[in-house]
Amino acid sequence: MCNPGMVAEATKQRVLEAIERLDYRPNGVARDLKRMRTGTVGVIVGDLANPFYAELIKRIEQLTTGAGYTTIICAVDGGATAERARMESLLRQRVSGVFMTYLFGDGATIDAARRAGVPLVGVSVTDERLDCVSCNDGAGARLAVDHLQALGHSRIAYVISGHTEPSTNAARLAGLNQAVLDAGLPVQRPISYAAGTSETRHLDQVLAARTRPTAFFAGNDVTALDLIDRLEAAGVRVPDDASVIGFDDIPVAALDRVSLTTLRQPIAQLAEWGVTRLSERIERPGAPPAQLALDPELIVRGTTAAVPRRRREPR
Amino acid sequence: MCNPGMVAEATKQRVLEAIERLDYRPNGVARDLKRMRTGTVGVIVGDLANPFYAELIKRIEQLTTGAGYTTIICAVDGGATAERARMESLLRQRVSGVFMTYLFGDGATIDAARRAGVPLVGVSVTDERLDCVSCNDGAGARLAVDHLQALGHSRIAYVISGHTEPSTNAARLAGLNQAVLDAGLPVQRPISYAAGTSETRHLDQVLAARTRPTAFFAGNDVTALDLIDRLEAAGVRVPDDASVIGFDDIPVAALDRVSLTTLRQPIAQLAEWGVTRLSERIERPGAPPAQLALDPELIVRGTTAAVPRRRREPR
DNA sequence: GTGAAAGCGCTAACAG
DNA sequence: CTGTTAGCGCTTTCAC
Repeated sequence: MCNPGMVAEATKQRVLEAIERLDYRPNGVARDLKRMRTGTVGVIVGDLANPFYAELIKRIEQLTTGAGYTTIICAVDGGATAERARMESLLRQRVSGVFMTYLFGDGATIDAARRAGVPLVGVSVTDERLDCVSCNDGAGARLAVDHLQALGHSRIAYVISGHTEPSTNAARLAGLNQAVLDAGLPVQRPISYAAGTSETRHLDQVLAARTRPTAFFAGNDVTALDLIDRLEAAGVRVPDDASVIGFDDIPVAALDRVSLTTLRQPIAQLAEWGVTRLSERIERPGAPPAQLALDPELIVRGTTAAVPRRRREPR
Repeated sequence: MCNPGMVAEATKQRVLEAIERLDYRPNGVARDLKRMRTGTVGVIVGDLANPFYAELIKRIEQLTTGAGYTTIICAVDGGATAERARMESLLRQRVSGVFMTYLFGDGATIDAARRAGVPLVGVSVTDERLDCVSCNDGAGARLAVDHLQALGHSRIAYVISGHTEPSTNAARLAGLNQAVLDAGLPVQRPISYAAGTSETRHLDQVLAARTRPTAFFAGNDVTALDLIDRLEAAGVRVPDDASVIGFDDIPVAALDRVSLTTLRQPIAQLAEWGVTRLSERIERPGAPPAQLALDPELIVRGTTAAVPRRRREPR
């Protein structure tokens, strides 16, 4: 009335004072209900204790927070049932979108979200049905095989331990087989055992074989580190008697005492692309899913070396 | 009517079928608004990339999920301003409670939550104003000093690098000083440097001193691991020339190649007590805050050893 | 016992 | 341009 386009200064002060005095805070729940959309996104993660995922989640949280979203974390190491249940609860909370960093084969979870019209973005996973950014596992395997072959290795085995994201695991195993084949080397049987247990029968059998692998390509760094411990406990020195190469480049890999040769994932870009893409999909949904694969970088450290003479492949 | 206390079977089926067909899902936002409380709790964390916190958050998330809550993660490595802002957003979302695993000195954040009537539980932090579970840092320091003294060490310095939770850092430093004093040993100047940088001037100065410390008590395992790398890069072998002891017992500490002597935190109990306490406080608020300190366990591995002869303290 | 109605706190549309 | 109002989807109370 007196000031066009604004309230009287005194009134403004009185309102502000009342806000202060009553400790008023807008109710986000009411706001979300009215607007029929929330500023909340979910993140489904397999194992937060794996430093690669911890770092990835950290970055995703940072970026989504920066974009004004609130982040709900859901750990699903319980399996497919847990995954489905957690998605259901996210959907009931009317999240605006979900990041999937872990995918079970079963598509029920993905379908549920799609039917609900909630955009999904896979980060570090691969699936045709959703937008995904991941590392080019095939390219990583090729780098690894080239490096190992140059060092004289010919028997390179894939190793996986316990809970690893299935689509990633499959892609890395397939990538290694392909790379080994392309290099003209013999494909080895993959080795798998449960991490955190003392069950190593399979590994022991492999090591006892006369023509055992001289190099191991682990499904990820956590597995590689565990493998090295078991190898050395079994009297196989790394890299003198066998080479080991990991995947991810988690921070401990760079420690002098660990010095793990590995494939570095472009984790910052993974998170960035994922968050950008989810924001886009939230703003205008319905575009066909797109996949993006980022190349890893080979970081040569101290767990790979030339094949020991006595084990060099006989011609 | 026909079935007392229940609807006709046919009707039930029709309803269920309609739910299925329409893909109906109860709206949690509307529910929360009506009930004037949410099933959501916040977790404030400093650095998710520190494996100790990753594991702690993982456990907290597991337990709160099991108790039927939804977990919002807030990372605050940005500092006190970020902490305050994230708490504000949690409060606007009307969370039922908040776990604090990182506390800045400034009490503004705590005050805001208290005025809003939102229960706070500190996990792995210590503050008089809220319910807290943490590790008994003083007891840990004593175990460390006893162990080191038995190995002949007399100059034991505290080392901290970068972003460590302030209240924990303070408690461990104070604990070490007290334990050193009680053991009749000379108190050393604490060493601090920024992790992740190559800035080691302070550390280099310390190492150059004629009566340099023979043992280092690191504020946490991440710091200890970083310190060992720097020490060995400077030509100081661990444990031959200097002993290092960490705090937390993160998984990598147990690797044979790392073999870090450290104080293991009872991480499962920390999470359990925290979640139990927050549930209690949510159900009946207003009880006076209580503190609980759990004893750590000394895990002797390979980074501590007897003082080298030539450096043994002259009598 | 079942069914209708009020209202949580906000936003957006609309009337004045 | 300002002020009022309807209504988001649920729960809970109250009348039948």
